[in-house]
Amino acid sequence: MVAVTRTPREKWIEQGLRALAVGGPDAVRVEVLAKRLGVTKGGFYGFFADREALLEAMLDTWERESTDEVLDRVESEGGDAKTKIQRAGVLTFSGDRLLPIDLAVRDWARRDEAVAERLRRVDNRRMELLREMIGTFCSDADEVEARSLLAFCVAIGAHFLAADHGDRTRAQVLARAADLLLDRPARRLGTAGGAR
Amino acid sequence: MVAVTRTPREKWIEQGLRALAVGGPDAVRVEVLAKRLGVTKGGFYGFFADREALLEAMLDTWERESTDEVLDRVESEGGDAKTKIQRAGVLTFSGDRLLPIDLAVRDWARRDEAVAERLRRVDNRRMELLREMIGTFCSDADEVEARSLLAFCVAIGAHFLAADHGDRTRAQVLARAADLLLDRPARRLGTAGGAR
DNA sequence: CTGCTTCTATACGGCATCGTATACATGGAC
DNA sequence: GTCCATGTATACGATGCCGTATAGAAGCAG
Repeated sequence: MVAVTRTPREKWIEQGLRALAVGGPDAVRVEVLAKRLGVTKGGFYGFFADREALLEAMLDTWERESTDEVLDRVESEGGDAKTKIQRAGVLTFSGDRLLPIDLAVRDWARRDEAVAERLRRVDNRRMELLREMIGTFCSDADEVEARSLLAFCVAIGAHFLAADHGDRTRAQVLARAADLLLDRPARRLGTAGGAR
Repeated sequence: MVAVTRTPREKWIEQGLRALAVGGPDAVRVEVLAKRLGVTKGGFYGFFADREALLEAMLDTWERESTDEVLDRVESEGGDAKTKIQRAGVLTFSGDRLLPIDLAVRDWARRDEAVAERLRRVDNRRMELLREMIGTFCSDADEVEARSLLAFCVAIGAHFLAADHGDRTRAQVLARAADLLLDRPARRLGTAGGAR
């Protein structure tokens, strides 16, 4: 037993996820990661059979971090439905770490069935939270599902959309959209055109 | 002037877009496209200075096809707001051609500012249509913007989302979501939980 | 100190791809 | 028929990356 692992498995995964976030799976190159870590690829093949194994390990890490860890925190910190949903959104889709990885994985899933399967697991857990929360103020199950899908789509789609909003900021428009989806229909959308 | 161009510029662009749609910009490799076209890369460099020039030309083609051509058809075929929006959606996001290219460009735009700029132009034109159509039944400008963003996000986001919906199909949930966004608020969302 | 384990550096062969150079084919122009 | 333009095939050197092999440093056990 010994030896200070200067570049342990986790470092490779971490750097791999960073590369994935920025340039997609094609940007995850063993020798490039090595250079960024200040070493050569010498040690890499001690931890991973090949590049493919690193990609798997990266996905394992991402899956764990974006479900268990996020959902645990959401539950433990309490609050009402809208608060919890927005906290889940903040934990997952803010910060420079999880968000870009999430987006990269989504694109990746379009061309890799195994990745799509993982994403399905992750997304289903997130949808479950949305349904539960939205179900607290909306009784029509079909509408709960529709609102949940809309909320999820906007959380993702906003980052893939490049449109401007004139005088408004994206954040302002998103806040209004959140009102439409996450406030009680009876109060919020009762009058045509809405009142603010 | 002469010569039957067996593999004209357009063929390279077309095949390039196909590769982009399936595998992202990294999958657009000159020699690979050549093989798919049944030729070698010999003629390629007569049309394009380099690989980069092909990518530019591909984006030019995509930009034109997904704005002018789609919007022309939407306008020329008439209908009410909901119909037009849905037709624009169908023209852009159905079929195997434009949709996967669109999604690939969105991911590409995350890491290439020039691509992001093109996407901004395209998305702004689409948003303009949404605003106009939704404005026909909703008078609050802030709400029009929010509904437009939601509609756009769901059109994109639905393709990046892997969640299931229990007994419902994705199409059913989307239809209900479209009702929420595109029907007059006064009639559609007047009662909590909605009635169907 | 010696030996062992654990990571690291270096060198290698192989493959895919780029962009260039050059010679071959083909079909009108004349 | 000859010439020329336009594509095309082929070959080349350069680069970047993969995965393997092998030897070197570095730290603890004894």
